[in-house]
Amino acid sequence: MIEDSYALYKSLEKKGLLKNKPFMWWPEYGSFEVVVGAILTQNTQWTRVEVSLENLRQNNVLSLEGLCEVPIEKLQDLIKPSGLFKTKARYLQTLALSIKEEFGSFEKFSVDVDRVWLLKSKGVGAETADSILCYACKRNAMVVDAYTSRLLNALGYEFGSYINVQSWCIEGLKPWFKEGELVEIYALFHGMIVEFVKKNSIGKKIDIESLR
DNA sequence: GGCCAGGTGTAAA
DNA sequence: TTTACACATGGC
Repeated sequence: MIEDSYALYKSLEKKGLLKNKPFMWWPEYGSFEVVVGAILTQNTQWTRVEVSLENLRQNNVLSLEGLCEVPIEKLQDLIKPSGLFKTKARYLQTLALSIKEEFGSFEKFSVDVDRVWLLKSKGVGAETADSILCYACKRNAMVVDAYTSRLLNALGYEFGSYINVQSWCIEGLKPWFKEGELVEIYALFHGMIVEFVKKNSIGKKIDIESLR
């Protein structure tokens, strides 16, 4: 029975879902590349993002400096594989330029940035902000996404908003871990949820039998 | 051929 | 404060 997020966490943990996955689940955890991926993955499948990231890498644009300097038309072209390319090109360059201006480097950014600052940037909503905080900046942040809502719905929960889903996830885990441990717990929890849903979906339905 | 994917901003009720 | 709609490619 899944009575809270801790029960879900422990249940997912037994399944070895993150075996053969990158450290902390998101590829290149703790790097600027994660910031780029977080924008590119909006309403798009990750396999499409990988193509774009490779394009950017090949053209030396997968860095703070590179993104600041690349002509916008070229940037659009390189990220075309992940869709919404005009919009995302604008979001990416705007974000890169403000990171450069406000923090100087990705390293400073990752230490000093906060959620409020991120949310002021166009194209960075709640999920993207938390993804950047959690997987790029190694901060204490629980990411909630379409997979999370779908899984919780399948388990019988109904949440109206992002913040409600997120609160449920956080509140159930908090009592069981030390503050410092939560950085990794949240990162892994979200990763396991995504992998579980991918693996156990049949069309729109999720088979939750194995969680009981 | 239509639907959807690791959302977000904007305009209108 | 909610709800609809545009943004866009590629896989199924």
